[in-house]
Amino acid sequence: MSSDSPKHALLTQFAVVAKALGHAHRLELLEFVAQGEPSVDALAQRAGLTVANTSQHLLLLRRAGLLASRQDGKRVRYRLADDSVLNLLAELRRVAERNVAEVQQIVNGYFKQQDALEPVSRRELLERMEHGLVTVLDVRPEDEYRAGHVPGALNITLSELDSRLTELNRDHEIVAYCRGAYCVLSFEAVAALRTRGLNARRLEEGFPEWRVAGLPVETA
Amino acid sequence: MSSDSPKHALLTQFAVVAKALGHAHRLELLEFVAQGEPSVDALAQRAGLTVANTSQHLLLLRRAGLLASRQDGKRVRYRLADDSVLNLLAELRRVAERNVAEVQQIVNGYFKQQDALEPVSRRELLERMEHGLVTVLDVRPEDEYRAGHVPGALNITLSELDSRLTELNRDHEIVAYCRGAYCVLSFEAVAALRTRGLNARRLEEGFPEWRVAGLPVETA
DNA sequence: ACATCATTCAATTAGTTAATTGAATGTTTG
DNA sequence: CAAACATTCAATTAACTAATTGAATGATGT
Repeated sequence: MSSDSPKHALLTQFAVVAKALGHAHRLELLEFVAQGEPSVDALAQRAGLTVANTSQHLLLLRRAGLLASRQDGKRVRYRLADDSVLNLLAELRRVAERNVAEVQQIVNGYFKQQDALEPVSRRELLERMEHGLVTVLDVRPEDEYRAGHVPGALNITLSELDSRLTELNRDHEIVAYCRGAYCVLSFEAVAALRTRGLNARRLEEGFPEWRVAGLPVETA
Repeated sequence: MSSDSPKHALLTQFAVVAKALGHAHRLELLEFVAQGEPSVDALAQRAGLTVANTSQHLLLLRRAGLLASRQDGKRVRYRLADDSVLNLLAELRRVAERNVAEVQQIVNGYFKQQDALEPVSRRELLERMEHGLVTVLDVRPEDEYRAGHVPGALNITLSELDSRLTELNRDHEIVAYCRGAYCVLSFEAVAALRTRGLNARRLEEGFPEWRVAGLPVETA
């Protein structure tokens, strides 16, 4: 009922962005991309999708303004278009956590149980790192670790955990992190470490959130 | 390639929320709902949709956890499920503004031109209201005004503007607002007032954002 | 209880999106 | 410049989403 061509044009564009987020595979791809600047085939492998299917989803995310890409040798590497994309994903999570019963059930039934203790906040971890009181554990795959990690963090994946247990200082608290709030790797690492008698907790969320908070990052 | 049933269940739920935002009609309905607690037929009229179609979109938004509803006499009134929904919409806007070329074109080509001056910030308006230096103008329809507005704001719609021009203090700056960042009503009101020689500016964003910022609200 | 009215449901049609396949493009390296 | 390789494109099929119609539900007031 109003004079609104430009408004509708905007709403249509906003809808394109939202639609791009409206598929579980694409949300998972965004989580993986947020760890660094992976190539299409690396993403396809990690997500368990065919390369062509992965490529289609990535192109759609790029057209929607959520991703950017560049040619790197014979590969194409994708990255987040902007750090605001992580804020958008965080808000999407928050709305779902607060208003979707199914999400509350999954979080309480699976993630809360795995980790009875409160996660360590970023501020708290940073402070304790400065006093050398803590061992930080990055449980992501090595390529994601190399693309950027919490300074001084050890990179030990779940499958290596038992063979490299001696590298962990038993007098320190261990703080483990991975890709984000619901990345299962750090939950499982903490559970494994506790059954082996170590004092372990999870970092709130994961590496991308650490980075956009402006906290120090190490690349190796 | 991992142990991730709960993670995929979460991503699927997050995708449901995002998908619900992925349609221009639904984004517009959310904007209207954010003004108060309208009934289905009021929303249908405002959006220019049939009642049945509006109802379907609203039910979908409710299933996704973005809206809630209650029976009020023979009508059903919808409201935002939670204030976090407004934050999610704000982030969606921000990502699109920063990363989608079409959005930048529309904003620069239409909205910037209409309003060469910077909008007034909420803080600034609040401060100047306390010193009585400003006339606040709510250009939304009367029912939205009644559901809540900036304290002391005059409610004058565009069509009434000329006949009620004497109610405006020509020694004051006029600050106009409507439904949100890209609600055209306040842009047009400011343009109209300026051609009539008044000193008018827009408030940044609109009433819902004022309310979730925790600023005072008047209901009449 | 009955008539009225707002909303929702059920069913249909049209249109859009997802996944897959194989061919095409474009970059690197010998 | 040719072979090797990563990604994208084009075309197909299957699945889902949008809008519409008319009937059904459920609340109100006489």
